[in-house]
Amino acid sequence: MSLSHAVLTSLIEKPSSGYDLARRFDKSIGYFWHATHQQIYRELARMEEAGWVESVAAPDAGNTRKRSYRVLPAGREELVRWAREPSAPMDLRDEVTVRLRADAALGSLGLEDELHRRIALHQEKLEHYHAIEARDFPAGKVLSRSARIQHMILKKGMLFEQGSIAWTQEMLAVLAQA
Amino acid sequence: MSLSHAVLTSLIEKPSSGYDLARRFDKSIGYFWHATHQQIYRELARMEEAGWVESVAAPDAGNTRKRSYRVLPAGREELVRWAREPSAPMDLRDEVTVRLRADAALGSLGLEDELHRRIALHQEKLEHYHAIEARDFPAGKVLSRSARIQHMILKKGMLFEQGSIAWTQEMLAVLAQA
DNA sequence: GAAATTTATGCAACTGGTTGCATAGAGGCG
DNA sequence: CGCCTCTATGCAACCAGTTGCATAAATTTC
Repeated sequence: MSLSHAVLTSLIEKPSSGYDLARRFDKSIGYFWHATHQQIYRELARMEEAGWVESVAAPDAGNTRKRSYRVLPAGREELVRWAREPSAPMDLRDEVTVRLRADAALGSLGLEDELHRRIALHQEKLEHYHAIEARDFPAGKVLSRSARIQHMILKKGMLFEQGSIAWTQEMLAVLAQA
Repeated sequence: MSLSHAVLTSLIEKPSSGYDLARRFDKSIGYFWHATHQQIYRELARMEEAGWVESVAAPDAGNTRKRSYRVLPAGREELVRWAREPSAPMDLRDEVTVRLRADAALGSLGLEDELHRRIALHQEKLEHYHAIEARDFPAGKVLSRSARIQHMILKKGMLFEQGSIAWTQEMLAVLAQA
């Protein structure tokens, strides 16, 4: 929901083509908000229609159809308006909890492998976040307001991964009990 | 995604009508996996079609259309099959992170009130979870395997709310810096 | 120079989730 | 009795997200 505003934010940070946006959504932002290229092209078309963004043939387009998008004043106003709106906290919809509930109801299904796999995935992400932190927010460096906020957003991801690892290990201990 | 299996799990725990399921999804389970009555009725119809569940006029139906659903062997087998499948970890798609990113890009938008509101919501949920814990998993009581798993699932919610409160407070401190 | 891969955009179909509305019996209230 | 609320189910329309496919130029590889 409101993918358009996530795209808008990303575009304000840096004017880009749809393709570049899709790649950025696969990296930094996308760790928190995934979107396919299809969704992004659709949103860009809608926002251009609405006058929130405009596009020009990209400077490095050559003979391709590549277009560069940037945010117009109406888009900026819309983003401000939206950002001040109250919003619902995220939900905890994780499939593995339902699987564990099924295990509790049906008897031991052997979900240990899956939990170990999860731990490895969380650890991988955590290391990736640590690498980003070391690169963009090194200890001791004075950071701008914007950078401090970005750093906190990254920390949220790190806290989540750490918490998931600890919880999953405790869950494994429970499953290991006779 | 795979709401059907969440419903199936809930039905194995206790055969119910669509209405009762919808209410349960508004309580215990629903804190982790929300669903509207529409979704639930649709899933029940599909699963009956597929032979995973069967329904009979509910014992307390009187002259109403109320029907009670229970899981058939095919549904139980399907649930076992599904529970053993690997699955993707949840994503962190929280609107407030995007709003904060917009604040970082656009300048101070005054999101403090929203963050305070969030903290209050998290605290409310946390207290609710604590109440459930005190009622269902009192300290010192010997718990069945199933109860220990349910307890861990509840703890996941508690950890998440605690983490969110701590993080949001730290975020407020960052926003308060000149 | 032909073939494969990467960059870049887009259509069409499908699936899942949400919203608004409709129906209808049960039980309480004045 | 007429009205209201709660229980209980469901249709229809819509919106968001996903998947598969198609196109086409640029770049890399053999």
